[in-house]
Amino acid sequence: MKLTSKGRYAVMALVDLARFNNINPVSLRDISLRQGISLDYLEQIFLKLRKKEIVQSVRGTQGGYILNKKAKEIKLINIFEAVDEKVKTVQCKKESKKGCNGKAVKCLTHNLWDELENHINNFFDKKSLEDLVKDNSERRVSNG
Amino acid sequence: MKLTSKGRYAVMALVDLARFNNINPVSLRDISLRQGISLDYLEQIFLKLRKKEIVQSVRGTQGGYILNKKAKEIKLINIFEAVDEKVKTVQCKKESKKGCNGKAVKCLTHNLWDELENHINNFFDKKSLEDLVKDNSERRVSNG
DNA sequence: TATAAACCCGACTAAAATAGTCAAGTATCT
DNA sequence: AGATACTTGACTATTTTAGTCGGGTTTATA
Repeated sequence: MKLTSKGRYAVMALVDLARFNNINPVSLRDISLRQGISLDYLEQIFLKLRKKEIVQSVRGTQGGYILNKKAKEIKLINIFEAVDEKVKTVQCKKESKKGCNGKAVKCLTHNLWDELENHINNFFDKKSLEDLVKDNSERRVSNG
Repeated sequence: MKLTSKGRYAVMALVDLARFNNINPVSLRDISLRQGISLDYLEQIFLKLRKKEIVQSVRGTQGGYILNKKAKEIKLINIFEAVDEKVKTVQCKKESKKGCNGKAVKCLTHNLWDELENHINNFFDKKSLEDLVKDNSERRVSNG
């Protein structure tokens, strides 16, 4: 059970963006350098973030990206969904009338995995980008 | 972020085993048939479960596996650990004095992933095999 | 108006992980 | 003796991941 780089990078990049989100857009090149993430990969990620209206792009020289909503309103779950980082605990489709593995009944542990999914998504639902930025600046202060 | 089959199968198989865990050992063949899991794969999984002393094996005809502890005492976290289904949210080693990605400081989101890991492991810590067996038999009754 | 910075986008690919399979055992019951 | 069932290591196809690459388009500015 592991978090993929895509999801991690998306969050890292957005925290970075949120911190420098003044009037000027932030270029992916800067984020790439600061966070040590491949520029090409970042572009793929931001394409998705833009399509889900989490960020806005500014083209041309001096261009870059800006947040499209307030940091408070951007939850982790939105970010993960945007980059297709879903929490998947079961193979079987929830919608299907049939049970798991094509059997007539739900597998013995179906409810468990549903619970787990909810448990994790609940965490993602509560955390906002603002929380992360705050947490980070507080830590910086307290660490000297 | 997804749960692998190995972890899922391990839990499914153990719930199955716990339900039929009377005096007689349960053969992997039976579990394989009931749960629709490849016998060869089950053998791999039970090898690990046995090494971690979650189950005990009985060789020969009429052999199989039995639980090595009370269902109440077997937590999900033990099962997952046994089959190497770890929760991994960060690439960076926790032990290293250095920060993430070889940088001098922790990445902006390091604490977040730690929190997430704890959140998930907390769930696994609380659930026991007994809980799952109970939950299942209750559901069967209420569903008719 | 040329140039460079930066976003836009699809296609490709190497490496790793996953989810098994296969083969050749050993132990035990009947 | 034969069947059942655990034991173990090696192998492999498939899928996913984590990118790379190449060619665009847009826009500020010198």
